[in-house]
Amino acid sequence: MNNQNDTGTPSGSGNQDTNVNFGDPGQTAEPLIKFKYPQRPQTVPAVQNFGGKAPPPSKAIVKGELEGDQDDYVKRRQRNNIAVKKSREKSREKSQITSERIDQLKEENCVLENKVEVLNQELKVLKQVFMDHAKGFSGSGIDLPDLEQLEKLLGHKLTDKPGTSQMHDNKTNGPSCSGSKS
Amino acid sequence: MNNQNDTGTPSGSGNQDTNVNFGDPGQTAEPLIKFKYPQRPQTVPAVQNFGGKAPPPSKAIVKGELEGDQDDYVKRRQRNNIAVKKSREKSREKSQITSERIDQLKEENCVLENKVEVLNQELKVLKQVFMDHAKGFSGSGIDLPDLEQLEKLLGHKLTDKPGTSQMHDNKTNGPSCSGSKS
DNA sequence: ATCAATTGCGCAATAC
DNA sequence: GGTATTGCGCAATTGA
Repeated sequence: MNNQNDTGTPSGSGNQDTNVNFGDPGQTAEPLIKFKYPQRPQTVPAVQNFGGKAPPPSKAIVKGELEGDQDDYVKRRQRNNIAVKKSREKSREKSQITSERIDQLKEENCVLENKVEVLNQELKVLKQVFMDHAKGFSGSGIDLPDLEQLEKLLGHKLTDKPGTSQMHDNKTNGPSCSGSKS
Repeated sequence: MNNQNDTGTPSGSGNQDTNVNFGDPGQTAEPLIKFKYPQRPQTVPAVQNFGGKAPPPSKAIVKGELEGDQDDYVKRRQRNNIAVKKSREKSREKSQITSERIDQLKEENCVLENKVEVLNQELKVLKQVFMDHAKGFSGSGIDLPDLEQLEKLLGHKLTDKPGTSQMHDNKTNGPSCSGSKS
């Protein structure tokens, strides 16, 4: 139950010494306070068995580093710590970039929405004018703008909303997007 | 990606991992520990990071828990561990959502780009027809469609690219976006 | 077979 | 006062 066992017990003064503290030699002049950040008593981990017991066979670490080459182990840890730090920094950066990407996409979206709106307006105006004049030409002896052909080209009736035979519904498209023209 | 828990392991009992985790409901009745290392040698002190900031006085741990109320301390650690887990899960979730949000925005963008393209095409056609006929009407005795007025409405010359007096440059707008009409 | 990169985890500090 | 977040090192895994 007392998972902690002595070595891990927080009451150890200074730093525990099983470790080497190579990361910063000549430091730790700390009198009483044990960890500011020093290190971990590791309360939970709870491996309470080690009363000098050999850990379960695992990889190569046990035999290699812990028993023999501690130095190797330490070096390995050192390198891994660096790697971890690096990896996390990278992760944080990625996160940041992702966040910016979202803003960027939102902005692009906004611009495009505005563009669509403008184009719709222009189209509307143009069509209206077109229709008006087409009406006027009717019976004037002059070739009518071939409405049918035009409509074929457009893919929809001139009186329809433009787009892809689907409406854009600008009305409801209100303020989903702030200013940002082109 | 990798990892142990992917398979939906409830993280409860003793499969995976190194630690016993007393804080878990469902408790690990597993007497089995897979730790290679008796303890954490805690290789690196890690202090000295952060620009050599002088460590502020410790909190209550030193006086309160570490020396006396170990029980309190353990409970606190238990709760914190749970909180940490929760927080990280939340973080992962958020990340996931963010990722999905990006895809969503990309898709929206794609749709809008296509829309713009279609509208530009329509506009182009319409204007062309318009211009052609305007030419034909010239000298026909019939009222010309009032180009000037129209252009005023549009905000640009009929021969210009539409949009906001800025071109859209469809040509270079190639395949930045796959299919996804509307 | 080796070593960097990732990832879950607990600790401790700190933000809230 | 507590929970929530965050940086850190450890150990296991994955991946090149």
